[in-house]
Amino acid sequence: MSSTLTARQQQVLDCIRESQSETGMAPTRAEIAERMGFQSKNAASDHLRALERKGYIKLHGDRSRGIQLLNSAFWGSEDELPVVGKVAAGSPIEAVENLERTVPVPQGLFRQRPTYLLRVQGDSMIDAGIFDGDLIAVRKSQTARSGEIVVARIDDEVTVKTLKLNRNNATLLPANEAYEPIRVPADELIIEGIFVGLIRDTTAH
Amino acid sequence: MSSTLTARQQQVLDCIRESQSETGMAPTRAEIAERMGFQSKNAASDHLRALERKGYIKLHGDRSRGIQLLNSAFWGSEDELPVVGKVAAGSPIEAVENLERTVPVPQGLFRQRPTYLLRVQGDSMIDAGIFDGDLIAVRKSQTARSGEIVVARIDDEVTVKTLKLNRNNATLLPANEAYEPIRVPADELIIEGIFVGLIRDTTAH
DNA sequence: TATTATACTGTTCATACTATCAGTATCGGA
DNA sequence: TCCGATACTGATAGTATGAACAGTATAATA
Repeated sequence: MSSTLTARQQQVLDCIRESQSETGMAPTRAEIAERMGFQSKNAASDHLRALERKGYIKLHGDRSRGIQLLNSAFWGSEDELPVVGKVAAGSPIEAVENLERTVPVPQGLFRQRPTYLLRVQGDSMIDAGIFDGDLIAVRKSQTARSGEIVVARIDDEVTVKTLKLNRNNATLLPANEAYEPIRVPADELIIEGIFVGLIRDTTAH
Repeated sequence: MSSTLTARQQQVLDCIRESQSETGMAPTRAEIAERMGFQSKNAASDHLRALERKGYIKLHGDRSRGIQLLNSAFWGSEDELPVVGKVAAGSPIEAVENLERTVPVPQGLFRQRPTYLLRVQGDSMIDAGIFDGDLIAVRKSQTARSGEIVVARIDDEVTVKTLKLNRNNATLLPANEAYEPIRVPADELIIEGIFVGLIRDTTAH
C-alpha cells in the first residue's frame, strides 16, 4: 500500500503535520524549505512528490498550500468499536453474547488504536484510576511487557491487572490494597490485550 | 467574548469548515465566493473580516488560504472538541491561548454532550479516578448541583473539585487526603462547567 | 435623521506560490 | 560500471491569491 519513508521524508511529513496543527494550514514549498533548512524551494517540491507517490499526501496541483494529509492519525474515519460487557466463563472475549453495544471511537482519540472496549467490573484497579463501570480501551495482543496494564484470563475469568514479569513467573498486580497479587506460571498466563486508554461517562450510572 | 454571527456569516463559517474537512485546506476568497454564489471575491473578504473581528477565525495576512479556524469556531461543530490546556490566570477558558488542540469526540460517546475537554493538572482528584494529564469532558454551565464534580474558578485559578452546597456556603471538595476542602461564599463561586466524562490515553505521557 | 453594520459587485495591482528546467553530488543495486 | 533514486541548489515563468479602492443597497441603531 504505502511504502516506507526515508528518514528525510519522514521529517518533511512531520514538518507538514506540525505546520498544520500550529497554523491550521499546510505549509508552502518555501515554508517547508525554511523550516527544513533548504536553500531551494525545489527540495521541498521533490519531497512532496515523493510523499505523494508513496501515498502519504495528496497534492492539489496549482493550488497554494494544496497539501492534503492522508491516513493521518489526526482525522481518520470514525469507527464503531464493540463494548464487551460481562465475559461468560469459557467464552472468547469477541463472542457475540458478550457484546453490549457499540460506541463510535474516532481514529486518533487514542494514540494506539484500540480493538475493543471492555466494561470494567469491580474495584480492583481503583488506585490506577480505573473504576467500576468504566470503559477501557483495549488493543488485542497475546504478549505484553512488564509494567503494562493488561486484560488477562485466569481460570476462565477475564480480569484487568498490572503485569509484572519475573523469570518464569508472572504476577498480576491489583491496584487496591484489599486485593492480593495473583501469581501464575508464565506459560499458563493468557494475555487478551493491552490497556491503551479509558472512557468514563459520569452520567451513565 | 465572541459575538453572535449573522445567518450569512454562519453560512460562510460552515462553508470554510466544509472546505477544510473535504480538501484539508482552507478555501481562498474566490472559492468561498464560488461556493456561496458571490459574484465578487470581496464579498468573501468582507465576511472573513467580520468573522475575524468576532473571534471565530484568524486571518494570516498576505498568505494564501491563511484562514485558521479558532476554538470558538469549533464550538458549534459536530465532532471536534477543543482541548483546553493550562488556563492562564484571568483569561476566560475559551481564550485562544489556552487551546491545545482539538480532538474528535463523536456524538453519543458521552450521554451528556461536553462543550470542551480540559486537561487535568495535579492529583487533587485521584480518589475520584481523575489523574494528572487526563482529559475531562466538561459541559459548560454557570450552575451545578451539590455532589457534582465541577470546573470552578477560585482566585482566577481554574480547578476541578466536587461541589457541596450548604445554605450560604459552597465547599469545593478535593478527592485526595493531602488536600484541604475549600470554602467559598456561595456568591463568590464561579462555576465554569460540569464534569460529564473522562478520556485517558495511557500512551500519551 | 444621520450613522453604522451588513451584504454585496467590479476592478486593479503587488506578491505569494507552484511548476518546471538545468544542474550537482551521493549511494545502492543490476 | 551504468542506472535510478535520493537529496539537494538555483533560476525563471506564469498563475493563484490577497489587499485595496470605488461603488450600491438595505436594515438596524442612536
